[in-house]
Amino acid sequence: MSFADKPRALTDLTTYLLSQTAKLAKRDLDQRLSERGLRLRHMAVLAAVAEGPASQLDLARRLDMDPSDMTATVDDLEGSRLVSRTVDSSDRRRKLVTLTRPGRTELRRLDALAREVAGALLAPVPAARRQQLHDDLYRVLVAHDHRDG
Amino acid sequence: MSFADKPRALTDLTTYLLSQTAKLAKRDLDQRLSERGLRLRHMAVLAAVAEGPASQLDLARRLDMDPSDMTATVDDLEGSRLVSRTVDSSDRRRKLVTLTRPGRTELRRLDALAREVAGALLAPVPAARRQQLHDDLYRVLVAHDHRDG
DNA sequence: CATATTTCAGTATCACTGAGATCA
DNA sequence: CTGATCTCAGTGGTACTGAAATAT
Repeated sequence: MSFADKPRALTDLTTYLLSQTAKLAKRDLDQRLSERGLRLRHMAVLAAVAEGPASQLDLARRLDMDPSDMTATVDDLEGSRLVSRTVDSSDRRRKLVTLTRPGRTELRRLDALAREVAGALLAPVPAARRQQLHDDLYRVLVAHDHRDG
Repeated sequence: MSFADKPRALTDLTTYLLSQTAKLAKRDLDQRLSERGLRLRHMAVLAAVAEGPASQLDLARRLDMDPSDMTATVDDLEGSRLVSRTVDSSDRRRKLVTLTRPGRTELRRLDALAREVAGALLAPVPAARRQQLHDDLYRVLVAHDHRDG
């Protein structure tokens, strides 16, 4: 079977193409990340704290994750010593999540993996348009953010 | 918070932008489809059988769904009389799924909904580039299909 | 008092596995 | 006997809700 067999009513919808492409990307990347015992959300949190310590709620907002799911994610990362969790002394409700040195090393590995997967997936798109694709998606996300959150 | 707060390590990855955009699209569309008591996979199946009757396995292949999940999906659609399920007389293992007249009407409604959602989501992308975005995603999916299935 | 943050318990959806039943 | 198709039961991951505990 080829993708051309797919119903026009679906392939005419850019949103359907988006969800299918994302599904493939997620499948490919999850496959590779599982070699390292991690999932996409672990990588997302590592990438976020790489820019500086942050509270769990702040991380959840920035990554569009549910705060209640952040707990277990940070638990995992803390368990493998990739981040540390400390009480914020200026507001003791908050737990500051900080990237450890091994965490930074691991993030570099994951980033290389992710770039590999992205490169393979987007290879069919002419190089000149790959940047446009990137910019257009970024534009959509920024606009959506300004609308509701 | 704005999208610009997101970690560069993630926003630099087109695959991350893809998954985030798809997440938004799915959230928006699911919201609208739930008004009609349906989900994305129901719409996908309706769209597929709009091109002619097909066996469940064939539908699963074309829609990149698991065959074991197709059963319940077709159950739902058959329950609301949007499709009918008949045994293929030339191969009695197969169940041919056929779009009913009410099913075709419903699909037209869903398609209008989906176009509305897609239009709103992609509004920030200049019109000239929207078609390119569409084509590029299509290209990625076709290529991926040729690779493994 | 109200609000913010973390945590936990529970629900729903989804993607997938494995096995059984039926038929070619 | 084999292989294909449909079905069902169960698993694990994800997304979300609601509420408790603690602190501002």
